[in-house]
Amino acid sequence: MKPLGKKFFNQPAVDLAKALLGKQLVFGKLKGTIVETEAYLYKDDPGCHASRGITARNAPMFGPAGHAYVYFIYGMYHCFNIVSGKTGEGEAVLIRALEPVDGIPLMQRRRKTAKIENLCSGPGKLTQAFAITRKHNNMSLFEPQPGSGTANFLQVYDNKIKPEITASTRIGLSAGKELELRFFITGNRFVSKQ
DNA sequence: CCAACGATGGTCT
DNA sequence: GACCATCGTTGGC
Repeated sequence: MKPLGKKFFNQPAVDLAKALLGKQLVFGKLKGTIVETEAYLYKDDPGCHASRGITARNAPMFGPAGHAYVYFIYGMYHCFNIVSGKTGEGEAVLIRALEPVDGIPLMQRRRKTAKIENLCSGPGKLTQAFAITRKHNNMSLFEPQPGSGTANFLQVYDNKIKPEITASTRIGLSAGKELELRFFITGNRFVSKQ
């Protein structure tokens, strides 16, 4: 399978959130299938970080699609998003859960558990398992950082899967909680919550 | 099984 | 000073 290019990411957040399901997130020797996502929109979405305009934290959301937006939450965890849409709009897709595929022993060490279902079944868990931090904020997923080669290069690989998708409201929000912008592979046991 | 709660620090008002 | 796109633990049944 091949890494997805710039064009794939350049679609509206809802479309990208659905299109990412079944694709594989690859980071060095680590690989996982994306099974749960959430869309954060540039318009009429009070739950979106970008909804009140550009700030130091959310600036990557206003940048080009296919770049990472990584932020620190609850003093402890990181959340990993992929910027979508058109440059300047301010929208992104939160990666909420992966089904572990390769590099499971390393994930188990980082997560301090042997249970496969508990390695990447939540946004804070998968960033721990993959060691994604603010260092990766604003990095491109479709071309390596100038100078650093393929090290630290997060990529999304195509996968010939057309999963059945279930939609629901997003998790953990106080604003915009009624919008059905969470998507997951129907019945998958690695999603954060049915 | 599940609901409640505390940890912990960056960001924004 | 309040809030937060979370998670592991605790204590109930």
